[in-house]
Amino acid sequence: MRRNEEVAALLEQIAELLMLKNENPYRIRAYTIAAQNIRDLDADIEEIARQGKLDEIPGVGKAIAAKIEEYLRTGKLEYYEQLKREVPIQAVDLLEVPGIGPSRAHLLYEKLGITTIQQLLEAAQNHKLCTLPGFGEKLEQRIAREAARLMQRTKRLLLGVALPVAETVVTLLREVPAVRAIDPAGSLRRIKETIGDIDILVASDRPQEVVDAFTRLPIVKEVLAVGPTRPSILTREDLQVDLRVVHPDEYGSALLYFTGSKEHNIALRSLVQDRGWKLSEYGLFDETGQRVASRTEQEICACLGMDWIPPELRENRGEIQAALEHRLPQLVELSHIRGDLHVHTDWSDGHDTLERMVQAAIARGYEYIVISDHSPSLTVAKGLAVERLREQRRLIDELNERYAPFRILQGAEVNIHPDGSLDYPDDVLAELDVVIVSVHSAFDLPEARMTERVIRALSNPHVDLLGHPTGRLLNTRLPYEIDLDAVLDAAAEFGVAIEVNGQPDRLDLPDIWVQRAIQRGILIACTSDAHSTRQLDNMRWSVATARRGWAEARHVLNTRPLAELLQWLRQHRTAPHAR
DNA sequence: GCCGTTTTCGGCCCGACTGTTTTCAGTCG
Repeated sequence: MRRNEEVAALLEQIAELLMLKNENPYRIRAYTIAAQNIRDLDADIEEIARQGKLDEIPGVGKAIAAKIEEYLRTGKLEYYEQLKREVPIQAVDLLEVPGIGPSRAHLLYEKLGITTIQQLLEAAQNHKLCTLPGFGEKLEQRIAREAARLMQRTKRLLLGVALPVAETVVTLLREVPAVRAIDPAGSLRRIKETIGDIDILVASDRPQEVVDAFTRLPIVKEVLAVGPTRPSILTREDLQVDLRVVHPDEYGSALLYFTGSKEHNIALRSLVQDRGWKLSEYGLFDETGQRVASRTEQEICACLGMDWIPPELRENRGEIQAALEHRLPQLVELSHIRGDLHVHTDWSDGHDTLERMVQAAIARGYEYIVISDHSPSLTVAKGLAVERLREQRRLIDELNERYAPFRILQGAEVNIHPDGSLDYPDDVLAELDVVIVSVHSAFDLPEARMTERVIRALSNPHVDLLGHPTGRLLNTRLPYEIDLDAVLDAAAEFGVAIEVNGQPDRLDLPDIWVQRAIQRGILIACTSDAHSTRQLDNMRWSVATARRGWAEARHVLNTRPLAELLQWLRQHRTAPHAR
């Protein structure tokens, strides 16, 4: 089992504790960077440790290498235990309160013994905070406000909720004459799975007109701030949207800056700095302080001799180096998708009829669709008994005649039992065109058993696709305990494709793992997992997640035309499955 | 704590805002 994640989490905890100690910020950053690099590592950290090559990992020097080595060998790290004795670890929660950083958090627990947000709120309400140096009345009020808001915590927004709101704003504002250019920025533009704030950037030389138009949009429920260039509103859905207006001459540098990620920006500026230049939201400046580029992102990248980096890749996971070497991936696009491989109908828990799903797929320009209703043991979803499955096949045959050349394939989303056996017998699986297997029960098995369970399922030669491999539900349910590296190794061995489920609260397989799957030569299946015609549009989120995992069209099974898909299905089922 | 074809020491991304100050520290994105 890979322990990279475990080590990364440990280093991150150390970074947080050091923050509370108000340590040297660069030392803290060193731990954060080391953690990130270890998390993104392809290789197994234990293997690297065995070879004595820990300090060859970027961001890992002698000191951190020794700590990792100790931890892997003994399962404990004395330095970390020591830190925990010195600093109350619960107090890291305080860092989540806007307005409280390392220094103030340190002061709060040191002077007032505050370690929780609840205590913080009470202290603020009792005017204890303004007794501290550097704290005044306004800060106390702000902290009270923010702490109260955090107590009834608003979860991070799902991409599938935030992006449509942002796009509405963009569409409406684009009509305003003073708006020269407009884009969503931040994690939204990077199409991250969850979004903190909705940030939108506008280029205009008449900012006041833009601000006026923005604060008067029909979707506005409340205007929160009306700065000359930074207004903020609350929509009717209670989502906060922040707008920034910049001069058109600085739009490119501002967009680059406001898109982030923070790690990407730091790495990029570091590179620029190495050349004696400077990069900020106002532009790219040479050694004499002369601005050499700022109007567009492309212009700035060109000045740096690098290719323009799609926002989805801007996470400082090697994209800057790739852009410099002109070897960025040609990312898959929604328009490459030829069909949907995972769709439900009202035969099980879908809302629309099979025929309506077919019509909706045709309306989206697809060549094919895989009907994949649930298997019998998922009774809550009206899973199909074998007889019903065969009945459905007759309907599909009939519809295939009527809608040719569009092709309906019969699949099923087959439950993986806790022991790894499947919910239909092999002869029934053999009748299906596409077999997706998924875990829908016994989520709490220990990691070893869960891993074994899924791998056993994949070893069945009828299985084509593994559905939502981690089982996570964003904001609701953690991924189940599973050794995904071992699962991906098995998928590669058995030639099984892996789903990137496009339901906005799944996005499963997650982006980082998409990249790892591709590196193993595994095919990705972008799917909507639609339970209604409208949800066929979930494909967009699936493709977005695949893009964040560096997927190109050739890595995605359903960018293939029907004939090639059928060929893959045939060939892969007859491939040897000895194990 | 990491890092290095001008460096093994002295840097480490950049600019703005806020509030508490009276020139700046802390925080944020």
